[in-house]
Amino acid sequence: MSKFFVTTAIPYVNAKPHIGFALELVQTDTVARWHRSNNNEVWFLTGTDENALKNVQAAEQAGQAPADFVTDMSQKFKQLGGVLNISNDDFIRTTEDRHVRGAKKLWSACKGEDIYRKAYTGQYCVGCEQFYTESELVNGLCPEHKIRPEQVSEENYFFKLSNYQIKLEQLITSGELRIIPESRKNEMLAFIRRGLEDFSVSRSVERTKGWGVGVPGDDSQVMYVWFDALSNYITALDYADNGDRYQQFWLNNQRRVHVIGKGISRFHCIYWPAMLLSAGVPLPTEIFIHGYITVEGEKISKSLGNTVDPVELVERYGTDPVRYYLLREISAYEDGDYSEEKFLQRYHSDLANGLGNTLSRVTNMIASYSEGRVVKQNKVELAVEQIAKAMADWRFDVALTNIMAWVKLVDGEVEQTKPWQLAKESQTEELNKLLSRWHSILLQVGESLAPFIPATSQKVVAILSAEKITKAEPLFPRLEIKN
RNA sequence: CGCGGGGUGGAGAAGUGGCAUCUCGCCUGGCUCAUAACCAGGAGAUCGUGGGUUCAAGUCCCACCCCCGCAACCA
Repeated sequence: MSKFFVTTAIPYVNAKPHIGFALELVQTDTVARWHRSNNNEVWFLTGTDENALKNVQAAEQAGQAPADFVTDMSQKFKQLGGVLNISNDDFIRTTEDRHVRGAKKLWSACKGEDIYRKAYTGQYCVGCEQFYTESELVNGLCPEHKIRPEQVSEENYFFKLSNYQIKLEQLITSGELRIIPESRKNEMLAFIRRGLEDFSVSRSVERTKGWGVGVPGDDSQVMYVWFDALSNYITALDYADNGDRYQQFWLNNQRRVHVIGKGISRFHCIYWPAMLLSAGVPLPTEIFIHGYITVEGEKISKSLGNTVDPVELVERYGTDPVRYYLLREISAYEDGDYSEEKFLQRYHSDLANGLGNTLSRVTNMIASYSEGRVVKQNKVELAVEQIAKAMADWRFDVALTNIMAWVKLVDGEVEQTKPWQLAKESQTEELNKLLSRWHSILLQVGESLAPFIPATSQKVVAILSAEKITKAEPLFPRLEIKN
């Protein structure tokens, strides 16, 4: 029995979750369930990043104290997990004590020479209360407030990323730190080879209004939010106290896996491993990077107002259809698109007319031609190794295509063998043989779907395992197409 | 000379050297067990453009055109 530790990124909670994070949750959940069903000991972690300065700003706008604000928002992310039937074992909030202590421990564990003080000078917009890089400015003006930012200088701590350039390149090239897909790996290597600059890892207490994790031994500074946020992956395992879980799932484990979105790959593939190297802590072994979801072909943005609320989506269509869409329609390696039209198409062709209808027709035939009983035959051998291969490659879409092909197989065979005629002609033996065969295939379809659409999987298995099989009610009723 | 991704039948996608695949739509036929579902056949693609390598290229190489992201302290 091998172990498998898997995490999602922890989103910052300045707004309620959108469909992009739902994708990440569902993908990670599917991988976690897949490994559990293969008898691995799995620990699946998700949570929320609550120390960002942006949260303080969002709280002010909402007229709430930061602590209350992040608690409310964090709740929304937790609820999303419930709504999507996510099987996480733990949920960490970076305002928790175990995290704060762990983040400080990690900071202190870093080599002394790697964290140093330096004056940081940047373009600071008073309106936004944040620094901008030259490239972010539009004609030298803040893109938000259209005013010229002030040149501000303050002392911060910096992390000596340049110390780890060669080591990081070697780790990624050798595959010791595996980055999936290949294209992202190349992107990271190209970035490293261009030369790594040190980055600041703290902010002044004044600017953050005291929000955040304090820098050990320096009351005037709090940690830069990324330094603290990244450490959640080990602080949740009780790194602070060197707990059992940390020993079991981080130190003595071959699979330490992060699932993230493409926008934050640099932090996870470069900053985070460098921090761990400095602190003498083992690195993650794999980082899987998914793409972004566009909506009707457009980038999701609040100003466009095209955000899709995953909770609403589930309320309208149900958990499993949403999970199915995210896993089947969105290519795991690249950007994918969500649109109502595509959703309905996928729903009808694969779930209603495919799986649901086929289950109805087969169960109905078993009920009416053989009184609900299936003469047990040998299990039909299906090519399950293709699914295993797809899952090893993180190709959820391919895995599901393979499973759904079995449903099509049954439909084709029913058509060809015309069981309703066999029934009229009382060819019971032939009929029973066929019914048993289809029963076996659909049962395996049901079982195979467990990591992807768990509730549906359970239903299918239950229906087919009944003492006396009755005609299945539509699993996925056809939906009104509204125009 | 910044980096990366993409350009495949009407639409959306799969496909990294060997008869161009799937879903939707369209046409014709079949079936009646099933959720107006299912099955078979068909029309429809110069696989962005131009070169090259090869017995063989959507797939490898070169050049170019178009679209989309990213460009360090920002999910």
